[in-house]
Amino acid sequence: MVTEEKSRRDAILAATVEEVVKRGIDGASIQRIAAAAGVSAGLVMYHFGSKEELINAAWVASVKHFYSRNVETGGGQAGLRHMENGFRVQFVDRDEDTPPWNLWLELWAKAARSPKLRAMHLERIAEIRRSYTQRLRAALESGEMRQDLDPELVGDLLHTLIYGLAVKVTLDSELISPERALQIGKLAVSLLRSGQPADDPGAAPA
Amino acid sequence: MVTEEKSRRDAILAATVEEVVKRGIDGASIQRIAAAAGVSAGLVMYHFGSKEELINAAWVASVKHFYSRNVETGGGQAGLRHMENGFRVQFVDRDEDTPPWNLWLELWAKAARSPKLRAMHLERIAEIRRSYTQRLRAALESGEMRQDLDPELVGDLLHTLIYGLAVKVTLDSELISPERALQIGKLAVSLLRSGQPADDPGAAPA
DNA sequence: GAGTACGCTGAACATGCATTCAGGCTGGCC
DNA sequence: GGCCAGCCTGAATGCATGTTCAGCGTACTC
Repeated sequence: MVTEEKSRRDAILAATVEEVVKRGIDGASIQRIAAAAGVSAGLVMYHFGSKEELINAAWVASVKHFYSRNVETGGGQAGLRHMENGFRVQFVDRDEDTPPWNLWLELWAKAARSPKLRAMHLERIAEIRRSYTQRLRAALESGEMRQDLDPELVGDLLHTLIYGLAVKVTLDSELISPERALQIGKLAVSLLRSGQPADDPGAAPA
Repeated sequence: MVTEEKSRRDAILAATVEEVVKRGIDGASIQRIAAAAGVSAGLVMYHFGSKEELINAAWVASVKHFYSRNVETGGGQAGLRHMENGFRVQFVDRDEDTPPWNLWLELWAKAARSPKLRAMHLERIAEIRRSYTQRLRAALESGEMRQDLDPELVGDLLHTLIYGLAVKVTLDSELISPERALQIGKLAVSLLRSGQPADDPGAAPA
């Protein structure tokens, strides 16, 4: 099930992601990954040296796709609408080749014990954080956002929400559907808006 | 390092948590857990039957302590102050025998692939959710909370935030300290308040 | 055409693992 | 005393895993 266009190296990376999604990092063996990629286990070691490096490389590969969506995609929207759209992109409009959230749960758990993974993760996060802050500062200056809010703190809040929703959508799916995740995200964004409070917040009967 | 007061069974559970925190679920071997608890590996199997059951049992044991804090502890506060206090209890006033957050990252990753763990988790979550909704409904009725908000949706938002902060505090600790986590939590709660907007929100220079 | 660097394989290796098992000890009960 | 049940051990078993390695083919260079 791996596209045969790319290099063997890329095929291995793709197979790694697939296998990790299916069985978890520790459950994904080199042998199975190799089999899924149609190569020998030796080749995997030849290219990546160790399983740890393989995982790191696979992380780098899948993270690019993910974060570029997270940061760049705004559907042409500006300001807070853009932030709302971020939630949509991440939770309801996920395209097929974006790895499912449980890959991230897996990576997070591992990163908590692997300094290298954690450092790579942190680097990305810092980048996203800047982008959030910047965008929210603009919303503040345009008057779209409440004037008494700190853009950086609000950015942390929104980004934290994405993390949390990732967990909830994966584990509490009976309670929190992707659509509900979006709804929660929109509620958070709406609370930031200045102006008439009865805009489009989460008003609904129990 | 395991208190010698309790039964061997409890000692094994405590050692399991310790070992999982240190090395992750897959890294924690029965043999090492047994050694840490001062018993034989055979006894672990005798009591729990399999490693999976051991993990499940350890989860149940540590979850009790955790969730009781989460749900009950309010420091005598009522309404939204209680919610704020929840963030404090979870992030800055964590007592020593509460397992660190990375245990949860571990459990979450595992639960995504273990129906049994996931079901146990979901049960707890549903309980917490009810408690949140109930408390927020009270805040709504007392007029403390904005009247246009849906308590259940707001509850989901706050609880999601706890999940997200758990990840951030564990992985992005250079960016998000426990104190900052509390600050984010307080910001979220403050946004729910009706009345004068310039109450105590996150206003600060960059 | 000899030499060589690279991509690649298949088999082998050592290790660590969860799990099993035959049996020992201990306390209570007839 | 004899019996039994429950707790517990140490050694053994079988298996899967990450990693190594000697060598094969191929393409490219002098």
